[in-house]
Amino acid sequence: MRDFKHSLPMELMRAREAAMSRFRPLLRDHGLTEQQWRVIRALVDAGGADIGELARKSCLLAPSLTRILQYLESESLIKRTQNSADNRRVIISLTAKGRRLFNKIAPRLESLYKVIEDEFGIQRLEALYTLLAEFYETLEANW
Amino acid sequence: MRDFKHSLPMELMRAREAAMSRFRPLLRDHGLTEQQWRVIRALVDAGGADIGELARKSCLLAPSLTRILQYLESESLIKRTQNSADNRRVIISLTAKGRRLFNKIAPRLESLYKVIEDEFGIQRLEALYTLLAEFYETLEANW
DNA sequence: TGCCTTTATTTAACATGATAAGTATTATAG
DNA sequence: CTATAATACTTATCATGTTAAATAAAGGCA
Repeated sequence: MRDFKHSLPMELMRAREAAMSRFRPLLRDHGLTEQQWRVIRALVDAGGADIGELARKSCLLAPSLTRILQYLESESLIKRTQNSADNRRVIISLTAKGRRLFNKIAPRLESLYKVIEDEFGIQRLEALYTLLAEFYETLEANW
Repeated sequence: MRDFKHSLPMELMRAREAAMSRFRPLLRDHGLTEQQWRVIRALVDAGGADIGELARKSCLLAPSLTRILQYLESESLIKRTQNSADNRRVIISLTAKGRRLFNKIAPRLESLYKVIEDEFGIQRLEALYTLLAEFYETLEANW
């Protein structure tokens, strides 16, 4: 059997954790978990989305997203709008407070990201992005 | 700001999930979560380890590992031995039952892994491994 | 020896991950 | 139309992730 070290899911996880451990403290200082941040960022990107779309964009399972949205709404960071055409759907969007929080955090995260870019090199980082995207596409396509 | 799609932690997560979604059903059929499997696999690799070592090898935080070991012990898949030289340390090792379970699952997981190898190509997979390891090393070193 | 610090592990508390089941609404076949 | 299936979310349950604090044993030092 392959060496235990040579386990792809583990390597992906370790790399991710190495990066997240640099971002997480900043988010925590603003009272956010990484998942809550993913939702906020997806909403900035989409400018309003139903929950299914939001789940895909933020890579969260629907039950997790349900709980996260309950919290974010209780903090007045997001708001819900009923879709008149389909009453099953709920449209989520950021409040002004949510947008302000995003604007406060985003540039600082970007700075941390640039440090990683400098350390690892943009070329190699791009190569990594490409391989990851190809890997994902390959596995999704053949499934 | 960078496109939301271009978030490294997200890409790492998506790639990992694409792979895990192929392995998870098999583990589930044998009543194991992926984390429980990581512990068992780390024990096969190490042949007995204290909890700190096990946490590093299986990429689990100590509190998670504590709970997982309680479950695995209740299922008689692992056993604890006190370290006489240091009574704080507990040595964990697989039981015969644990080893049998590993031997049953490992080859089937290996088959699933080979499918991915064929789909994505060994060269590209090796390139991905290399980049991931370098990325991890770079970020750990400069921290 | 007695006190203090460090190390190994567990416990606690809250958030999320994963699967299955429930609820409400919309689409569709007959 | 109406029974039925599909869709969009939510709830429930159990396992893990994350951080802080507690516990207990080992080490270092006056």
